[in-house]
Amino acid sequence: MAEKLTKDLIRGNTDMLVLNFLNEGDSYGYAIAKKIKERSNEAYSINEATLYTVFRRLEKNQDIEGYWGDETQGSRRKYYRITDHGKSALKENIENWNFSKRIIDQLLQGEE
Amino acid sequence: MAEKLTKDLIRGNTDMLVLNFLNEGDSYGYAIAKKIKERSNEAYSINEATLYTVFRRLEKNQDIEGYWGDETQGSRRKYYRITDHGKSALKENIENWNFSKRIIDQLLQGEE
DNA sequence: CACATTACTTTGACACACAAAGTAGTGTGT
DNA sequence: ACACACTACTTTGTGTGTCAAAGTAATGTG
Repeated sequence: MAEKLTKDLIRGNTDMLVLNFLNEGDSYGYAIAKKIKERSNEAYSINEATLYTVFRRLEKNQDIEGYWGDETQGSRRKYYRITDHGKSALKENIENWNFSKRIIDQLLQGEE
Repeated sequence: MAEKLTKDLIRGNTDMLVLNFLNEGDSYGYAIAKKIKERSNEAYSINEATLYTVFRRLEKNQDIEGYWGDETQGSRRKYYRITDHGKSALKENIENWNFSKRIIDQLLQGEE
């Protein structure tokens, strides 16, 4: 039985992951989805609907800004860039993630 | 700004945490809730409704078995014991958790 | 010209965590 | 005697995030 990254375990981390990718440079949905799959060694594929939900959530929260690319060929792409607000949100998300990991591991350990 | 263990980050881990406590010995709802709070240094308090939802889910899945304690005083307590099925579920949960941590951290890193 | 691939979007379902409120017994203070 | 705090379990209803499925549309390939 192989280990799994279930949807309940990924929950609450998708925003952080997307922000983290955009922090490396502007990108668009399809590319991010592919990168996530690659960089996780196929362990996790973000669902398209989830990804676009994340974009909408982050955009609403002014963590990212979207703009249409001027593709001369291929399908049109909607790029996103991370804002300063998004950068500090990313930082906070990572801190929360590290904190949560520690607490959960502590609860599993037994010792305080 | 203090770090937080949000409900979305705890999601999917509650079953594992409860199983882990029951693996240390039979216990009941209220006591587990208190222990979780203590052992996390007040960082996380499981909501009562959540806890009883977890019990029902685990019981349905035959990971735990409930029985009424014979309190001669105080409120009646419903104890739970972990089953063999529950023990292997716990093991699996912990493996998934460790795996997920690794994948998410890998996604945050950049390097594969 | 059918099919794969890139690329974005909408709709609806589902599971989990939780807030709020309720029931009920015991212990403590005044 | 009565209010209040605490232990202890339960039910109901709500919100959010993820996802499956399906759709639109353009380009590239055998």
